[in-house]
Amino acid sequence: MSRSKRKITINDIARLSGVSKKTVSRVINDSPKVRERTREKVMAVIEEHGYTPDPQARALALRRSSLIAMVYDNPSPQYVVTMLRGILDVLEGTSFQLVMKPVDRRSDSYRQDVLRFVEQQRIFGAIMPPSVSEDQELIDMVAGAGCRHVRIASVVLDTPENTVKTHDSDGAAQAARHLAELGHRRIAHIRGPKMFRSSHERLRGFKEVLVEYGIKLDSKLILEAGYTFDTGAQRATELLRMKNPPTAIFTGNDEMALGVYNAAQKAGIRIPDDLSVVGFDDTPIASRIWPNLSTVRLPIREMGKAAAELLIRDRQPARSSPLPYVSFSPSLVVRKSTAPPP
Amino acid sequence: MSRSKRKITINDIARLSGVSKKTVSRVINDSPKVRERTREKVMAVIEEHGYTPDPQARALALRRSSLIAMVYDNPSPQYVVTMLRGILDVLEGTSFQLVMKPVDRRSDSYRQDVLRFVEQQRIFGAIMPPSVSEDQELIDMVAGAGCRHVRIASVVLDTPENTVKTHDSDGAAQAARHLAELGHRRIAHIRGPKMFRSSHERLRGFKEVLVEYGIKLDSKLILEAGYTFDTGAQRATELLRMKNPPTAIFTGNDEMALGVYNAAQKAGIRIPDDLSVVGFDDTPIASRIWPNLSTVRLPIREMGKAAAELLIRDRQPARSSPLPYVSFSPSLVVRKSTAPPP
DNA sequence: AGGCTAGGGGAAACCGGTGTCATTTTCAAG
DNA sequence: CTTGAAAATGACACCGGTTTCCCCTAGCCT
Repeated sequence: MSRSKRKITINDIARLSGVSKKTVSRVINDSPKVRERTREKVMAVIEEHGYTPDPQARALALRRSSLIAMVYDNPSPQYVVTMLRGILDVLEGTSFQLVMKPVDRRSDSYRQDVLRFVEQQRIFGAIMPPSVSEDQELIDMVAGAGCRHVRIASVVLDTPENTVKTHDSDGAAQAARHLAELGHRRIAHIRGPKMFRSSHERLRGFKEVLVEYGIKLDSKLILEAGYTFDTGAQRATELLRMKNPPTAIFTGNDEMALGVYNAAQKAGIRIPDDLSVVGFDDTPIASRIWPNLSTVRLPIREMGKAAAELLIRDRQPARSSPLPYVSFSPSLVVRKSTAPPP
Repeated sequence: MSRSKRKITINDIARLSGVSKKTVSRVINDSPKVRERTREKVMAVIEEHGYTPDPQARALALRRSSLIAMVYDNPSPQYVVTMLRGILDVLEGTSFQLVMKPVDRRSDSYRQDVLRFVEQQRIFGAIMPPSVSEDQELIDMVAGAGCRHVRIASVVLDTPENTVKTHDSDGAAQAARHLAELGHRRIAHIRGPKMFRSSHERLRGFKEVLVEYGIKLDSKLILEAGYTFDTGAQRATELLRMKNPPTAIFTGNDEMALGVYNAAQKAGIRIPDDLSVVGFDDTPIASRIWPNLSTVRLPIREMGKAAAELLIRDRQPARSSPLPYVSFSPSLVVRKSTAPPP
């Protein structure tokens, strides 16, 4: 193979196949108005020389780059990397590339910052996992800049389009149902911060199951924490000190479940013998810690795939699958942290 | 602020400040051959309209994009995300963007794949953490394509340039010394796979300390595992079943240390009372698990920063700091998994 | 005062694609 | 064999920068 120093361009292809560069352009863009004979002739030359159009030049002409941005605000590293894999599963082989844009929603300039970024780089599309996906104002700004977007969200947001939904309430319901089936009746829930939609959804699913099993809701058993280890441990300590403590705790994420482990350890309470625990997320720690944590797993990689396909669907030559999914269900992973109540 | 629909270009600036576009180009590129008076005039117009040059156009003209790639093969998500933060700390405010390129070194087409990617996208520079950084052939290919690179590595590699070094052996030495100081004399080491340079470095630091404390090397106490939870647990089980088991185990990473926890748990051996454990990496799990794991922490974010600065140093207007660092030392984090031998 | 040198500045081409619109080809109908 | 309209193709400008090369001007020397 002759790897000459200069990259081969559309002009070379045009010259070599005896057509104008515009026709070559039509061929590589699958324009319908090219005669079959011509197309084949041009394609042959393209194949022969392994030509691929220059993304930069194309970006300039189209006033739109082939960059896809992942805009996120501090989800767990596991989440970020897994979703990234899913996205790249789809982008692989296309000319799209993934650029990372971590943001801090607490900063008040963050929307401006994202907007500048998107305009400056002429980003093709943005993928936004929670909690960025919940910022409707940002979404509007980004869309206004002519940048596509797909949101990952646990609920239907203000505008239902461009969203990959995760049925968080269902996941929570599976967790709660598992505990109820084991015979637990005093089940506590340590929920995440009210500012995250996911925490509402998970709480909702939890409550539904209580109703389903005719368990009376005890508001003292539903505490709010910050989705962190420390706050989780704190709330757990409070729960375990109650005169009539719960026999099971379902937490809004794994991080807080580990806090529960910690509190239980300190209080000399054994898991699962004295206390059952279920988390949410299936982080790697869940299967490393002892006893292995039962938890709810989200198909994050699949969600990333779906998001990417949604984003590029009408740009790239239609892929085989007809993009059937927009909604994903979590699954309960039962491990060793749950048992019948003592 | 007047956000007109059309973006302002170099032509607008040239017209408005009464000079040619080439002169504007000179100004934005800090060319020395512009009279001070002219520069100020042009800068004023640029400021007034908040003009920034279009990255795509510039990329086309320069035949070099402003994309920095992170090429990695499956380090821990924590590692990836933390390094990414460090890199973006530096890239923030520049026109550089970070694109992700996960690879699989076991695939035999992976070098070709990376090369195509780098050529196609005209990547400005690549940052390669271990173990990709250890693939000299890939490095050569990438460099040959006119793409800069910086490697993150635990040792001096074949070519010492463009490398951010981490003193892994020193970290291991700190860990071993801590155990020796506590009085341990039968100290085992579960090392990582021989194919990773880091595992050699860590072993080396470990051995140095044994010599330092006059502890005779017992080859049965040095086992190789796969840097994974399962293999770590396996080796630990073997160690604990010895007729004269070690009183302390230093593992090549945290993941394997968790395996040790698991094995100890199953064998009814208490940490740290019966067995001390030290890991390497300071993953989030280390401070979540019970008892908290003593481990060695790498300044990953700082390393990411250094790598990025190294990469773009002579392109961007010199930043304040004179890039003093190329080598980083880990630090031992003492937690609850270590105690004097029983 | 005239001539020389060097640096500031500009016109035009170029990077590698796409859009517009005119022109040529093709082919069915007359 | 025309004719005409639709289909296919091409010429050329343009996207927004940089590079090449040449000209102009100012300052210095003789």
